[in-house]
Amino acid sequence: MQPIYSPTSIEQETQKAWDEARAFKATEVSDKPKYYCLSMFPYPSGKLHMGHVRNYTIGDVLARYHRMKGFNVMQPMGWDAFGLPAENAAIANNVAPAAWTYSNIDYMRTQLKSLGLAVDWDREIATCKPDYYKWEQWLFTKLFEKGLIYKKTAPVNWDPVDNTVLANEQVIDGRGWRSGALVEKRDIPMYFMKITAYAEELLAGLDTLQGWPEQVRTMQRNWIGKSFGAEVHFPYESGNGVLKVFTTRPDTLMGATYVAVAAEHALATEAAQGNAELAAFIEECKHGSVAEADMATMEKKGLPTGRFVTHPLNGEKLPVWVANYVLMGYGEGAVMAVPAHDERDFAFAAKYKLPIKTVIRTSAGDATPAPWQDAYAEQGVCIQSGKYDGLDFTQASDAISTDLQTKGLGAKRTQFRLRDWGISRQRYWGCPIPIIHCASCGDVPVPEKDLPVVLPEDVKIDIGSPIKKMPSFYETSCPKCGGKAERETDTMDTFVESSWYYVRFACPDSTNAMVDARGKYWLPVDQYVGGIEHAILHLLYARFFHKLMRDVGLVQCDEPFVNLLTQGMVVAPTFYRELGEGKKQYINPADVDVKLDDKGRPTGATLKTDGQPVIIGGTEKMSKSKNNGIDPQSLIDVYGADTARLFMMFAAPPDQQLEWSDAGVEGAYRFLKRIWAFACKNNRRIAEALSSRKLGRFDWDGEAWKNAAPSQKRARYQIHQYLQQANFDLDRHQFNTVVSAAMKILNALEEDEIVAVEARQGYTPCGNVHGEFICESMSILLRLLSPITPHIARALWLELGYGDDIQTANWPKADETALVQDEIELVLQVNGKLRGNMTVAKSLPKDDIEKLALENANVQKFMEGKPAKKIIVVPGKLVNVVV
RNA sequence: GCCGGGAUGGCGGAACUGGUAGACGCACGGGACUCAAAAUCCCGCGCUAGCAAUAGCGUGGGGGUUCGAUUCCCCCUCCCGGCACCA
Repeated sequence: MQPIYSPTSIEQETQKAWDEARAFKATEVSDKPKYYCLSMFPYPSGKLHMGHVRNYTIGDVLARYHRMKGFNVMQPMGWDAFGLPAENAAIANNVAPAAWTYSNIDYMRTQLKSLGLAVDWDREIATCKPDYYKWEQWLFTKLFEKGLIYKKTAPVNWDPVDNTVLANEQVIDGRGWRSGALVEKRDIPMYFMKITAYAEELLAGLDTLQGWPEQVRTMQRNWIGKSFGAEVHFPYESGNGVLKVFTTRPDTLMGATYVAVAAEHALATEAAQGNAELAAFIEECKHGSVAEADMATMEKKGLPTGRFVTHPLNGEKLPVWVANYVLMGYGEGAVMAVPAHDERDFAFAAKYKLPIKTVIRTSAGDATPAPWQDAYAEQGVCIQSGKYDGLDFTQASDAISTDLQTKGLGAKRTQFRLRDWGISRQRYWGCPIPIIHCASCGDVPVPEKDLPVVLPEDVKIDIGSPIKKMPSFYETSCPKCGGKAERETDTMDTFVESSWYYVRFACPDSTNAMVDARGKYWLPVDQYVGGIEHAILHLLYARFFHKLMRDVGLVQCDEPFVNLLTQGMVVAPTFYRELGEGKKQYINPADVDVKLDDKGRPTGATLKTDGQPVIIGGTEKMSKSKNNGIDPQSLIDVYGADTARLFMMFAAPPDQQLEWSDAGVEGAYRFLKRIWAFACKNNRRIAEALSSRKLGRFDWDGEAWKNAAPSQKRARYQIHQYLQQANFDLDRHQFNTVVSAAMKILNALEEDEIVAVEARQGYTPCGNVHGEFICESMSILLRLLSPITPHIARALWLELGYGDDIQTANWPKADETALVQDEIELVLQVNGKLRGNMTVAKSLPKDDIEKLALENANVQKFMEGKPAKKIIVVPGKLVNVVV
C-alpha cells in the first residue's frame, strides 16, 4: 500500500477500471427497482464551470448512493447544444457554430469524465444532431396538425440598424448591444404552442409533486396565475361594438372612472389616426424592451384617446386612455380603472386628474383620500354602489356578474396569467421549424418521410441568420400541391430541445420512434437535479411537453420528474480597481493576496503581480463580467476529483449558495490524506480481523464484545450514532452534514488509538476486539464516503481487503444494539436559562428526576430560596424549574 | 414593480417536530517536531467584564406568543434568484 495519498494515479486507475468493466452501463433487464437520476444537461459553452461541477457531483452522489442501496440506476449525460452563444462565438472567432459546439463538447466530455461520474456514456446525446431534432420536428408536425401549434404576431426587440431581432439580454439600457441603436418593438409572425390549453392540468399537477421543493411549486402556481373574476364589456359610445376587459374585482365595477388600453390595442391605433399627439405617444411606447420587469418599473404614462365607452351598469360615460402599463399580452389588452381601490390606477388618476370614486368600505374607512394606503385595496362591503350597497366581496361579485350576464355585457370568468409559448426564433443555430409555406396551400407541415429538415452546418456567420439567405435551404416544393414553395427559416426556441431530452435518454439510439418501449421502463425521472434559476420556465415547459407527449401516446405517466433538487449558485469574492468614470477593472481572486489581521479578519488586498492594493468587492455569482470565476480544471489537476467533490458537498447544503474558498479545498484534501494515513496505519489490524472471520461476521452480541472496555462500547456507540445521523441527512439531501459525520467518525477513530491501549490492558479476553472495531468502523466510513469520493473509497476498499468493489457492497445501517444507552444526560434550567446538567438512569421516573433536579446545588443557587412554581420535564432532554 | 428565497462567530455552516446556540471545517493565535521552511501533531478560539471561578449579552432590526424562540406570528431593512428571446 502506498504510504502517501496520490489522487492522480488513484483516480486514473479507478476510472480506467470502471471503463473496462462498463460499470455504469444501464440496462432494462434487472430484478432491482429502477432509479433514473438526471442532472440538467450542460450547454457546451467551452469548459466546465463550478456550477456544473456542483450540479453533477450532487447528481452523482444520489446515483451512487441509490446504486449501493440496491437500485438499477441510470444516469445519463448529454448536451443542450443549440443556442445563442455559439453564434456570438462564431462572429468573434470566425468559426462555424457547429464546429465550435462540437469541439467544446469534446473538451467538456473529457472534463466530465475526469470527475469520475457514474454516467452511462453510451446514452450521450447532443440536441444539435439531426437524429435528435428529427423527433422534435416530428412532434411539431403532429402538434401542428392537432391545432396545438398556431401562428400569430407578437412583439420582438428589433434593432433598426443591424436589422435583426435581439434577445432580451442583448438589449442594454434600451439599445442594441452591438449597434447601440435604440431598440424598438416590432410585431412579427411566430408559431405558438398552446400551453394555456394545459393551464388547469399544469396547475393541478403541482399538488401531486410531493417530491418537489415547496418554493418551486409556489412559483409555478403563481406563474400560471389562475384568477377568478369577470369579463366586463363596455359598449363604445359610438354604438359599434364593445371594449372587453377582465377584472378580478367585479365588486368595484361601480367605482370604475375610466378605462385604459395598451398602445397596441386596435382602439388606440384607430384613435391615433388624425391625432398626432396620440400617434407620437404610441410610437414612444414602441421603444424600450418587451421584458415585463422593465414594463413594471417604468414611469406610468398615458394619453386620452378622445373616445368614450359606456359603463355597463350605470350608463356613465367613461373616457378611454392609452396607458403604457397595460400589457397587450395579458387578458384583453385593456383594463377598467378603479382608482379608489387599485394602487396603480390611483397613481395614474392622481397624475392625470381623473376622478376617484370610493365604493368599498375598508379598514381605512369610507373614503380614499390621498396618499394611497394599502388598506384601500382590501375586500370589504360595497358603499355608494346603488343596489349593491351592503354586499361583501363574494356577494357583490356574484350579483354584478349576474347582472352583466343578463344584459349580455359580461360574465364570470377565470383568467390565467400564463401565456402561450412563442417558439419561433429568427436565429440560425437552432432546430429548423418543419413548415413549408405555399402560396396556395398555406402553412404545410413537412411530411414524416421528409424529416429531418437538416440545418446546414457549414456556414459563415455575420449579422442575421445565414439560412435566411440560402436558397438551397429554403427553396422547395409544396408537399401538398407540388408547386413552388418556401421553407420556414426560423428555428425553435432552445427550450424546446431541453423540454424532452430526458425522454430520449431512455432510448437514445431509437430510429423508429421518438421514444420506444424502453421509455416505459425508465420514465418518469426519479430524481432531477439542477439550478434554481430553472424553477419556472424550463421546468414548466418540460412538464407541458410531457403532457403533450402523453397525449400522442409516447409516454404513460402524467409528470416527468418525481423528485426535484434545486441547487444554489456558486459564488466567490470579487476584487477590482477603479478606472474612473464609474468603470471597474475586475481582478480574478487567484491573482490577489488578501491581508489579514491577527484575528483573521481581512484588512486589505493586493495584486500579486504588482503588490499594489485592490478593492475588496462583494461576494457574487461566479461570472465572466465580475472575473471571479475559478476554473474547476485547475482544482482537479492539483487536488483530484475526490477533493473537488468533497469540498462541493461539504461547503454548503445543496440548495443554498456555495461560497468558493481555496482554504476550504485544502481542508477537504487534508481530510482525505488523513483517511489514507489512518488506513495505512491500520492495514494489518483490519486484514487480521477480516481473515479471522471464518464463519462470517464478527458477533457483536457475543462474549468477546460483552467483556470489552466501557470506553470501547462508548466508541462504537459514537460511530453508529454518526452513521445514523448520516443516513438521516442523506435521505433529506443534506450532504454537508453527511461529510461532517464522516469527519466525526475519523476523529473518533483517531482518538480511539489512545483508548485502545487502555482497553487491551484490562478488559479484552479476546485480543482482537479492537481490530474488529476498527475494521467495522472503517468499512462504515468508506461506504459512507464512496458516493461522494468514489475513487479513494474504492481504492482503500480494495487495499484493505474488504472486497472486489465497494459499489456492490451493501449500504451501511446503524446497529440498533450499539445505540442502546443505559444513562442519559439531562439539561437543568431555571426559568428557561441553562444552569447545569445531570446524568441519570434512562429508566428513572419523572418524580425522581424532579427531585434530583431540585437537589442540584446550582439549581438551588439560582432559585434563590423561592419555591418552584412549576417543573417542566422533557423526557430524555431537560428539566426546567420555574420560580 | 410582481413572484420566490435568504440573513447565525473573523468565514462556510450545524442545531431533526419550540428544549444545552455555534457541531464539523476553514482562518487566526500559542506550542511540539525541524538548522530552517513546508507537511504533520497538540492546545486555545462568539462578544464584554474578570487572574480565575463565573456572570451578563448574543442567531439582520423592532414587537408579540411561550416556562422556554435561530425555530411560531406581525411589521421593517438589506441581499439573492425569476419575470416569458441567456441557458
